[in-house]
Amino acid sequence: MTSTESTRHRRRKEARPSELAAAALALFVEKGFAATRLDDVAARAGVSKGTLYLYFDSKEALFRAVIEDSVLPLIDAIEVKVAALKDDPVRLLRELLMEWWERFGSTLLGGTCKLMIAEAGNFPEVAAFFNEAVIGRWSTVLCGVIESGIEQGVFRPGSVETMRQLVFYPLLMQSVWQHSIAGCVAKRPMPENYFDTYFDFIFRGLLVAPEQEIQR
Amino acid sequence: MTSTESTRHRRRKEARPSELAAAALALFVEKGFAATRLDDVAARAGVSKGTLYLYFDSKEALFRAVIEDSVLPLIDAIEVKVAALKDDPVRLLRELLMEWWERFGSTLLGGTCKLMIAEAGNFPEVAAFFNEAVIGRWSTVLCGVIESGIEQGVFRPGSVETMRQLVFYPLLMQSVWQHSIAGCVAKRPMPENYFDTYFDFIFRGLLVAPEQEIQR
DNA sequence: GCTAACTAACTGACCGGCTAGTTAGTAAGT
DNA sequence: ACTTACTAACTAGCCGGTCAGTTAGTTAGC
Repeated sequence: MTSTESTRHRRRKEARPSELAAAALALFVEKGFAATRLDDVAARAGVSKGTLYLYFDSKEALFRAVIEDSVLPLIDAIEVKVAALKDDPVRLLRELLMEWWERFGSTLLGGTCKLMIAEAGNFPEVAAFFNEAVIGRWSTVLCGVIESGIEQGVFRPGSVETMRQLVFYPLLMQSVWQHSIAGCVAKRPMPENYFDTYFDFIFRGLLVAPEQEIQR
Repeated sequence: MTSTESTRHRRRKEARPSELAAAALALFVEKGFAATRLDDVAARAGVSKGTLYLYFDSKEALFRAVIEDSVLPLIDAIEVKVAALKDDPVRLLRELLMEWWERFGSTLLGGTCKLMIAEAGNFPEVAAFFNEAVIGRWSTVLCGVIESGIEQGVFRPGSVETMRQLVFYPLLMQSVWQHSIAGCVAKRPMPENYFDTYFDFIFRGLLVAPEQEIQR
């Protein structure tokens, strides 16, 4: 037995579920739910399809597990961060959005958004769960920051929900894009100063007095 | 033969392809490519699956046809409009975005974006075509308007491509959203004054002198 | 320490259902 | 009557899910 297949045939009950989930995440994101074969998932995790069924009841259960436990820890981490920086909405919003991008949007996890968008029609219950447990919590965080900015007189008053979308959707769309069509065409990378332009733009929309806040 | 099936068994060579394409569009948008059965497409168009194969060579050919000829006419129409309003970038951009929303984003056609996002990985050539023939042309139109605004000294200078994304992605994401997760949850409708907030926000990001332009 | 009896993680051949694609036949229109 | 749009029954093969059997690892007895 060579070293490269040292894990094959080995009994490793602890590691299997997460390895299978990781393999499934990658393939679901790449191909979508229906087009992903469980044989391929198992093969990518270095086991047989039978083993997969020792840990997951069905393809749909695997899907749920992938969505649930790949994403939830991230949301937990972000909610913690908010508590730390309460008084400075501008800086908090900026750091929150950058953190979302770095830890979620720009990684494989961003693909889960594309995946849910694509499969919501076929898995309404999973979509509802995702909507509540991920999107809802993240939206609440963002809205909270925006609202506190308004209350402090730093942001202009207005529909908080709409402002949340205007602030977040460019980033979300960027992530979704990277995980779909961007892979099929000669891609121009994100412009060097994308985030400068992005933050400049949204803070002009948000701030009461953009000129004095923005340049520092 | 009842009146409701009067078209059944009737020979209507002219009408079939577009009826089949319309049926396919609706089902593809709802279920995705892989999960849509051709029997269902044919049934929805009031014919049998065999008839479908008289007009389309394969499921993938049907997919291509749906994407291609449901979307291209719209882009044509929009490109014409731009020529008419050249001198007023603010009004032109506003009307362009509203028109995109009314004729595309808020209709079934908006679902094609979600569909392409979902299936790009499985149909790279179709995605490349869509990217060039639809996204590319539409982006060029938007970038042209923004650029002319900058040249006229009305919009602030900056990365045109990034500005295009910041302006358009909220609307695009809204459309994608409506065609996926929104259908699975108790949906709050779009806020009454969504577009007021939206235009206010993006023009603050774009304009050199927002205060004097915006209120009229 | 060595082996034998035991446990359970893992395998892969198999089955059944489902659906893309085919074709022999039917009937509408002329 | 002849053409051809259309139908419906069919086939082929793929894939989710199963299970009888295999083998890695563990414990007990000597």
